[in-house]
Amino acid sequence: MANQDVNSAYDLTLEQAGEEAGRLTTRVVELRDAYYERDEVLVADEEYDRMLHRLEELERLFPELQSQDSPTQTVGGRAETTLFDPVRHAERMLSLDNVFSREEFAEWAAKVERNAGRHIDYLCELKIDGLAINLRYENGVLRTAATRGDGVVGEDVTENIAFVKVIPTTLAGSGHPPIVEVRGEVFFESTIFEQLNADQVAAGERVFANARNAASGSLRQVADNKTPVQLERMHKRLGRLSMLVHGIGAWAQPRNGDEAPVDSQSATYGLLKQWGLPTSSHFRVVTNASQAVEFIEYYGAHRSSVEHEIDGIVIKVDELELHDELGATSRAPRWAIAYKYPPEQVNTKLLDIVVSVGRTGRVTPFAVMKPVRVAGSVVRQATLHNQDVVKAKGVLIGDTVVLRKAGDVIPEVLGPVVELRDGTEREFVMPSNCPECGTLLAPAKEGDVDLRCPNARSCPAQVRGRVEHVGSRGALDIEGLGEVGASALTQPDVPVDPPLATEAGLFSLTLRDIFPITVRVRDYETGLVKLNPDGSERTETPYRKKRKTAGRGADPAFDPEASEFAGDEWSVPSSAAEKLLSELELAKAKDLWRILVALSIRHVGPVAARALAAYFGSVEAIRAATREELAAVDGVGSIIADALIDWFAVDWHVAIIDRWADAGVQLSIPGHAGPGAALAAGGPLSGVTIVATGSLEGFTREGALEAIIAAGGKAASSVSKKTDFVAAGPGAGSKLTKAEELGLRIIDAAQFATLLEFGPDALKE
DNA sequence: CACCCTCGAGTTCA
DNA sequence: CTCGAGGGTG
Repeated sequence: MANQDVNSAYDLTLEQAGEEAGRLTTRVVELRDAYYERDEVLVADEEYDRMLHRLEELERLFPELQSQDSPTQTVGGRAETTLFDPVRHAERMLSLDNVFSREEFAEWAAKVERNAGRHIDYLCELKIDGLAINLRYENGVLRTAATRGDGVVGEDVTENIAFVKVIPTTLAGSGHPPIVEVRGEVFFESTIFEQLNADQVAAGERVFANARNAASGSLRQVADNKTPVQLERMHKRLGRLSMLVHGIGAWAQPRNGDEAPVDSQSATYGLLKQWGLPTSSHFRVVTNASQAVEFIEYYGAHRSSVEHEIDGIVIKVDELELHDELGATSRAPRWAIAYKYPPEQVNTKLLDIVVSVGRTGRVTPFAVMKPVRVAGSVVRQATLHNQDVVKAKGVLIGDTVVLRKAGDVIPEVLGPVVELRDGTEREFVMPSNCPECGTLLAPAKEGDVDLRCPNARSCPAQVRGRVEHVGSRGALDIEGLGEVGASALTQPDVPVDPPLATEAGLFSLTLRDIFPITVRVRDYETGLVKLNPDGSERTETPYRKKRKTAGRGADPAFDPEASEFAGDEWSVPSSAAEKLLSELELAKAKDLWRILVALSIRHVGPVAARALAAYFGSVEAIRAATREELAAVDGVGSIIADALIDWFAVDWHVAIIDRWADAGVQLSIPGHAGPGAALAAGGPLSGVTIVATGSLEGFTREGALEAIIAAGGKAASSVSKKTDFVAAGPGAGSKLTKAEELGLRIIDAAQFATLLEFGPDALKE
């Protein structure tokens, strides 16, 4: 990897180099000890490697800096002070060269094929993110198990390996060579790893950062100084480790002897399997490089469906004869390559910490980073929650930070890389005033960590947020009123008449109001307004689509004033504006609970709103209710009751309702007999709680929930022991896992449909 | 006083 | 989808 600052090494004086090497040594040792002894990951792997390479570089240029105990002379662990005996591998345990793209892989394959001079079959397999182990069997009996170490000498972990259930202590069958060394990877399966961490929590012990560290940590435990209870736990943990073998390191007899037992890598696996060793089922022999790429892409997309962590794909030349012909470099064989998937943890620059204001006025700091690819997508922002979290993470603006995707989705800043600071970093200071409207920020109540902007009525960010919320799926589900629409309609300089100063005017909008709206085009990355070539600001008219030539040849500029949108030739072309208006029109007649959600009343989400709507039947009835009457509703307590009373006491809130009513929004359930009217009881699912997860054939996500409620059941959002059924389809995730743990009744889409129609009795065996 | 649950927020992708 | 915070319920 070309690294600019490596060049500068040539200009260093010995003294400077010595200083830098000293700093790096301290830090690398610190990180290494943290990693190997406490299984803590403080920096991304790339960063650690970078530091180590730099140190090597310095030592090469200034040999006097080299010392016996430099981290460059040992690979991980504490080579001198280790509690495990050193073991010399019969044949060097090489590592693999890496490629990071299809192009690099194609180059590698082309080179190998050129050198081989004949057709090549490749064996593709998963690269397990675990711990490389060498098993030595003598006369079919496991003699030693050792870590890779520096490739030549590893650590003897035979005692611990003996507890790993999947590793045979004697090989099955007969006719094995007197001495054979088998290489493989030791790891925890993902589900086991999760259980393990849960157990750690239960036992009040530290959790492992990832499955590889857990495996490494488990194998490196020592029995000394342990109580019998601890010892039992240790053995139990070792027993849950998995191993998959992927090759033979050394035979007692030369492979080119009279009876070569196998002639291909894939046949080797068959042999290993016969011997009773665990081999992976996820491998394939392909006849050309492009099929290997298909394998790479397949597992890139299905990475999470494999039972263990993988960090790439290993592609090997299948024919063993060719292994000898192609040979190896000092580090790695030429007949195999590792295709590395994009790392889940990367470093990037923290450019700034800025705050955003949500629809409730809550002020949230988030990290603005130099865009990087993490786990398959480009990330430029990550939330930092609040100022306490910023402080706890210890990040400064300008820091290089470690970034990952929590749960493979949500970007999360782990912390700073302290040694890359150059002194120009500065601390984040929480602003005292709202970044959008300048109002002094204050906690909602004494002792709250979160600050809020109290200017709910006219803070642009809050108005924008609320308008967007009205259109959101959980509320009135208005197409065309998303983030872009909401900000276009509410930007202060929009010539909407009357201006959409709050959500009150939303349903009174006319074509005339929104057609002329122009918004400035901002650069997604910088947030700056883009400019036209002539220096003017670039604008867009989101509610006017390019007018197609209608009827006549010419396409005169559209002029709403002149045309009145009516004449045949001037009839308004299908536009985003029309779409929005028709969607707004539709929304006016949607269920009352949706209207309630759309009002952004604290603590009133879909569940509370449904309960309130069903009980009271109209906004007016809710407004007229006393605190006690409100709290009498199932699912509504004193806090929500207070929130409602407080909300209706604000005159501009009431104005929203009035204006919506004027515009034709339906604020009551037609035919509802009034507060407390007997609820439509019964239904096949009354008293039944169901959680729907994954994609259920024949239902949309929303549709499934609606159907449960329509049948009189309760649609819960999370799985608990009170859940009666979990309807799970393909793609179900943690909820299904939890349901299995709790031993709940899990049903498929067909059973779900039966349940909806006939109730739980229909599913009884 | 425990759970158990809902709310709210951020983020990204098909 | 996931997490933390905080409300509701038994």
